[in-house]
Amino acid sequence: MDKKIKATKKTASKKSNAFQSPKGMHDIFPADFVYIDKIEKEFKKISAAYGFERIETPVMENIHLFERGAGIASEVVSKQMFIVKTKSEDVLALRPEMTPGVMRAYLQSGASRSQIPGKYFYISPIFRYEQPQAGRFRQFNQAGFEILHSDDPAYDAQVILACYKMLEELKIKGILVKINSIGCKNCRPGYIKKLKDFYKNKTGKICRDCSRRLSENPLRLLDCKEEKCQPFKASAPQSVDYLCGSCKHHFKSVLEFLNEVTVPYIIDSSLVRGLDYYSKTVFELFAEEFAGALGGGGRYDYLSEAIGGPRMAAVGAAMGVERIASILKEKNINIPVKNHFKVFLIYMGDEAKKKAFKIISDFYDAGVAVKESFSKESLKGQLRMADKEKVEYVLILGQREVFEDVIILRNMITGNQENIPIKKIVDEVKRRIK
RNA sequence: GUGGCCUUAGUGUAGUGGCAACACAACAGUUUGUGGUACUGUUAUCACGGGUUCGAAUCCCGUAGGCCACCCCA
Repeated sequence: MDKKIKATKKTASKKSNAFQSPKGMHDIFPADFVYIDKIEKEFKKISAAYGFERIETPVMENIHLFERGAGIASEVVSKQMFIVKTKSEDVLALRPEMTPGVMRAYLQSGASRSQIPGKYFYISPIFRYEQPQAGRFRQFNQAGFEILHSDDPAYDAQVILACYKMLEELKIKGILVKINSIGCKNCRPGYIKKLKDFYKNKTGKICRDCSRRLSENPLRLLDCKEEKCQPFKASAPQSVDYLCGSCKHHFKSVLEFLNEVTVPYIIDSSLVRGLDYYSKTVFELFAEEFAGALGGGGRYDYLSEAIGGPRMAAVGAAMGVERIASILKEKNINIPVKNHFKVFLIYMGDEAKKKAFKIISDFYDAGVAVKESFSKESLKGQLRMADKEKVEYVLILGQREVFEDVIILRNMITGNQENIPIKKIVDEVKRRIK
């Protein structure tokens, strides 16, 4: 038996190169959950305050849901999906974003007929096949809000406000919302045509990427960071100027709501976002402590139709849990770690160990958590462990005590010890730790 | 998908072709059943696989992972 344990230990202590976690996918250990838990807590608090309820959908969906939702041309769908073929030849994809799944669930369940608007939040793993780097992973968690079945601009603003509040509550500095409107079915084509016309006679002067964008995804022309394209970007037509009456009114209204709550925003005419289903409002959230976006979202009034549902307006946003966690970690924010163990039980010898096992169970039944160290046999080793745990009381059970049916109660601060009958020990400890 | 840098004990690092080192952590011990401090000891196929060389952590090639810049975004 001992031999076996030793052998296992040896293997475990050796660095095993047989397996690593898959590229861009990470294990989360207790030390990191300090930050994740903190984020979840704030996120749930804000969700409750603004009336969002939790939803979870399957990690995989039929691949067509994403293709029709986000659009085949979008980066996320065309290049970044993990695809799974089932034995029955169904093709599923690990979700590269939550929104289509949430919309699908809302439609499928019939909630779209009784809960209007549907306000949901989620904290869920997302999968994208990408080249990983800091703050960019193949599996990561998004915390997001969705408001389904309403076209009211107040909800665009509320989603942005909820994201902003969350970052603010977490004491993240320099939060800035970049916002834009990309119009609707009626006015966007007209704008895109204007944009194309503007760039058409400049094909020789713009970078190669932009030439490609001109035909494939003209809105992206405005994101280009190439030096030679900057002058054109500056003078290019801006979507805001070509919005139809109703889009213009909607955008203006969103901004007015944001002004009411003093969310810091700037209008960024180059912000277009990659998913096909966006319409009208699009936005991203930034902070001074992180290079990329901490979150983003927008209105998606055409998604429902695109995936086979009725016409249904909606708006949503998602934030990167790991990105926020990395800021909290970087700042080394003091999150008090409660040492919830106040009592440590030490045993000596096999008889006492059995008895100790039972006593810990009695404490559990009485609602008191008792720490132990079953892998250490020496009194000294166990005491050291107890010290490290910073417990207030240590219970010591040896041969002698088992024989006499008592247990030693040691106060770790004063060093005082007394014998207590085993029958009374639970009550005695409960009384002292109050 | 493109290009660059990196990988040495659990962690952070030294070591530029000749005995793998330091700090912290962990574990064990410093005479019998009493913690914190101190001291001693233990802990590495130098990411993996090949090559060059009398000799490789060190030079070369490949692979994997990490990081960075594109791309894109959370």
